[in-house]
Amino acid sequence: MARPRSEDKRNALLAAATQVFANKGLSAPTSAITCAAGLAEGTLFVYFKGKDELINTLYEDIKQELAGAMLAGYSKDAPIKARMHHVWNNYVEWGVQNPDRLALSHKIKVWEGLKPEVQEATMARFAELHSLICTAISEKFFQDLPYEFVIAMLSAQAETTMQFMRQDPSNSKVYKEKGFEVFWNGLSSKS
Amino acid sequence: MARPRSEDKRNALLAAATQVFANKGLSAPTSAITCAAGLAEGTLFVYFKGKDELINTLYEDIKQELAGAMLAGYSKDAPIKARMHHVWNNYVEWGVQNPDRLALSHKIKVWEGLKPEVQEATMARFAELHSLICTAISEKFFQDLPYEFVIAMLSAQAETTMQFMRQDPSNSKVYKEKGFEVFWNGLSSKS
Amino acid sequence: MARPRSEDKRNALLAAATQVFANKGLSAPTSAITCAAGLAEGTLFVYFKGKDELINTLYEDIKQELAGAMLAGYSKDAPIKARMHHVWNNYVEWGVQNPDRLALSHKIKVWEGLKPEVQEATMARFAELHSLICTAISEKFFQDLPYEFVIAMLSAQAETTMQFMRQDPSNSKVYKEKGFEVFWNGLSSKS
Amino acid sequence: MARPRSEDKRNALLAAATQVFANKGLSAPTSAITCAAGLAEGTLFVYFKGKDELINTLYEDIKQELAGAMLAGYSKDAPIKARMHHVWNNYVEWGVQNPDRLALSHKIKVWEGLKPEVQEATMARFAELHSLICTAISEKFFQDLPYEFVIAMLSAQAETTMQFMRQDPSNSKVYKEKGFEVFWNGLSSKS
DNA sequence: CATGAATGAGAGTTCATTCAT
DNA sequence: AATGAATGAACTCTCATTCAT
Repeated sequence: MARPRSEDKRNALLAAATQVFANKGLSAPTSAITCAAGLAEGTLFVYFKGKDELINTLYEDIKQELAGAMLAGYSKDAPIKARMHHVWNNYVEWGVQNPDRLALSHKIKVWEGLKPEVQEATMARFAELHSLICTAISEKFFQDLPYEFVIAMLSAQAETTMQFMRQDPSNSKVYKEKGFEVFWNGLSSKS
Repeated sequence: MARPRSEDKRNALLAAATQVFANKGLSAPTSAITCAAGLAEGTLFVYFKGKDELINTLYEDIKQELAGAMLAGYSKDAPIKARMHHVWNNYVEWGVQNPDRLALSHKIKVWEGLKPEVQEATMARFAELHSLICTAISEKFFQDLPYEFVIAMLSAQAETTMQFMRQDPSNSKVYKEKGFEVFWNGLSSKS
Repeated sequence: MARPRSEDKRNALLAAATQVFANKGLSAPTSAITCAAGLAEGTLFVYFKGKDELINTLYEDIKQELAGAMLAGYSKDAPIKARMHHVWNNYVEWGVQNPDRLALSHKIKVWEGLKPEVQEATMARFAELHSLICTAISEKFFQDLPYEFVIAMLSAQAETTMQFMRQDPSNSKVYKEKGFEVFWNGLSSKS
Repeated sequence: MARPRSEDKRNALLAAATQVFANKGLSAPTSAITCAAGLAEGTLFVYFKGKDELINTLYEDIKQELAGAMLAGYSKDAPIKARMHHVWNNYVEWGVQNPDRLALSHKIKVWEGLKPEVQEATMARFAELHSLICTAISEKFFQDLPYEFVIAMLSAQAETTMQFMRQDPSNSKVYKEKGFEVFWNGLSSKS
């Protein structure tokens, strides 16, 4: 009974928040978000306990989507390098197609209100990637380094690559390929 | 306004701002900074036009210091790889020794108030590094890639490396060396 | 140096708060107070940490004034009953002349934000009254009852008396005298 | 709007409101009340026009209950003093057994939203007490004072007495008796 | 009737900035 | 120059009330 809580409105708020925060920074007023979502100011607080919870939710949401995107079309049977390349391509393509979400994830990553629990929970979303990299290391494709280090390098290099793909779309494919080579050769054990 | 008298106070403000912003984020009140600097609230506005100018100045300041630190003991006569290694070492060591300034630079980088002119001006500080990388590319040490891309990769990888050096100080040296290898081999043209 | 904090403004805020709270209740907005005081909204927070502190301060202030008023012209040499009568008169006269402060004190007394420490601190202001009543009890003028009970009765009866003095000013004196008699005879041991 | 169906729900709301308001003050949100009553937020407005009406109703309700309690077992044939003593005992016992309702009545008494008509209507509930006191005055048991004054004194003294009975339950009976004596002797004409 | 999502005015409080001292 | 009181716009969040379901 009574009006049910609308998934549409929740999504509208998350979408509006993404846009507003990406453009104006996390200090943008919540009213800018509800306004962009076409809702009343108070409605935000029906769906989220407060601004902080909204931002944390947004971070989880973005990272979850990213984790999903990275594994789209992923085949466990393919050889290691092919799998890695596939993930790399999915990753950077997602980044290029979702500039707002990407930019926002960077802002939230260095935001002081990000809850450690959320930080950790998002890590867990990347279990498949984790396992892929562990295999690459244990099968001597990669040098003997902690997998966290490898993941961090992958991420850092992919983010840099995306940036150039967006800046210079005509060479998008070149950056994508070259970026992967830099990653693969850099970590490779056959130096 | 003429150059203010006390360089000491200006420096105290910059130092206090670094600490406060690094810990509490850029939304920390200016009063927290003047308080940490042992000065009155209004004094900040004698030395800086406003909070935005302070942050922009801080960014320039950090980047300038970093640029200087990277070139300490740099010799133009050494071979390319040695020079690159030297710069790498200086870079990551600076990052490990200046965690606050490092963290703050990340925050300012994604801050919406960072002026493009400042962004560009800091680039200019790295002219020597720029020229080193251009040489490395033209002399075929590195693959044929835009030097901005190479710099960005260097930066991304070095920042990742610093992070692990700080997290796990007992393996600091290992990360430092491995990180450089990853960088060098990744970009290297002899794959 | 700099503008000194003005005792005048602090007093203006306390006076405005008294009037506003007495008329509109403790839920009146702080802006109504600063407006009545002819100051900016933010100024209230220069002088008081928040609304709660303002109200607690106000309570202390009122009770302190009352304690002082009760002892005006008090002589330790007079006989017990005369001293008590003197205090009674001062008490009810203060109440009649300060209806806003009286009304406000009643509101704050049942307010959930009143800090126990403040509650206790105000008690201490009535040390002289306390000692007078203790003497009256120990010298058998009053029945053998806890002095807190006697004070509470005195207060309750005086407050009731004030109410009628204000309602019906032409009989003000009658109520004042009769009220004291009711108090004295009620507690008296020679029943 | 026709009389709503469920008297149970109305009572649940009044009971919940008593508890919530007594503990958190009249500024407690209506949602806290409906929640405590196990009902939906909107339901409160089916039974009461608004928060103000609820509080006014509550006041009437409490006072009505008190008036009833005071007269329980009352006999018009008993002598004046016995009747008065009976009423006094009923009064203070009700107060001790209903601390929430007592506390709440104090809060509403100084509340700015209490409607004068409600204030007056509650007075009428005490007609029997009124008549008892008028008789006591006209038959010279009490001094020649307006009966409103006597009632106010009775109330003030009884409330004070209850407070001590609750604070120090082991001496509950003593306070009850002594309190009555203070009242009776204070007002008595044979001073 | 009962529900609870939706509303939006209004609350207390913060804070960058100004300016009297 | 240095100070810090003064300012008031702007912020996040609350909540009584309405109304679609």
